Amino acid sequence: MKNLPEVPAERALRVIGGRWKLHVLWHLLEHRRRLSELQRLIPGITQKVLIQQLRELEAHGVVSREVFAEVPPRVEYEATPLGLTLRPLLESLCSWGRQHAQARGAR
Amino acid sequence: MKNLPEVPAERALRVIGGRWKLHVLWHLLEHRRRLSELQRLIPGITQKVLIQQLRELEAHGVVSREVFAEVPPRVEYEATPLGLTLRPLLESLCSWGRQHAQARGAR
DNA sequence: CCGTATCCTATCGGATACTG
DNA sequence: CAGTATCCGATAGGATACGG
Repeated sequence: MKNLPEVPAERALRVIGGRWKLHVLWHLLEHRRRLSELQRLIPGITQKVLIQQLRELEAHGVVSREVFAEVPPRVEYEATPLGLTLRPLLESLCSWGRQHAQARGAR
Repeated sequence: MKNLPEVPAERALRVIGGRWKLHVLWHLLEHRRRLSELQRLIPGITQKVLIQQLRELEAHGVVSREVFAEVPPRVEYEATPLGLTLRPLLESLCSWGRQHAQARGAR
């Protein structure tokens, strides 16, 4: 898998910058969740893409994956300690986005 | 030009999420600059792409463009008031990226 | 339930050449 | 100096089908 940029801000963007990563992170920052749960919580995402996004978040150290040897199979994802540090950043993004929408409407 | 997402955090990412936008913004947050100046400050970017990125930043209301009727032509770009509000966000990104690099090395 | 394998499309951004 | 016009390759991600 390709390495992250060295410029810090770009690295941050690369980690959170996928099509659905904010959604995934948001839900995992609340608490650990199963795959099927995430898929239900994020309407419009396909299973394949959801797993892709999770794998990337995992590769970047912000999400971890735990497999339970059960029948039927159960897999849970959760934010790592490093992942948890994203919360204030996501909140800043959110608040800036709101401010922008306020200032510019739908554009 | 396509409208921004309504989910605030995604909207923010869309505005700053181009390949060179962080670089461009960074330089324009210092002070207004000419096109040629930006191109010199951002090695590796082509003129076409630089202009593309600037046009998008303009369309999203964070950068403005001023043309001076001179010979040779002079055009200057600067951060709008809305664009200036990005500074703390960019700093947060930068600091999280550093923290991430610290925790994970080159990965 | 969870995951992989194909296939396919749209979009982005890089290379290059040309114009007022 | 600033900008436009083409062309083009890489890639992200969506649709769908199948497998443990």
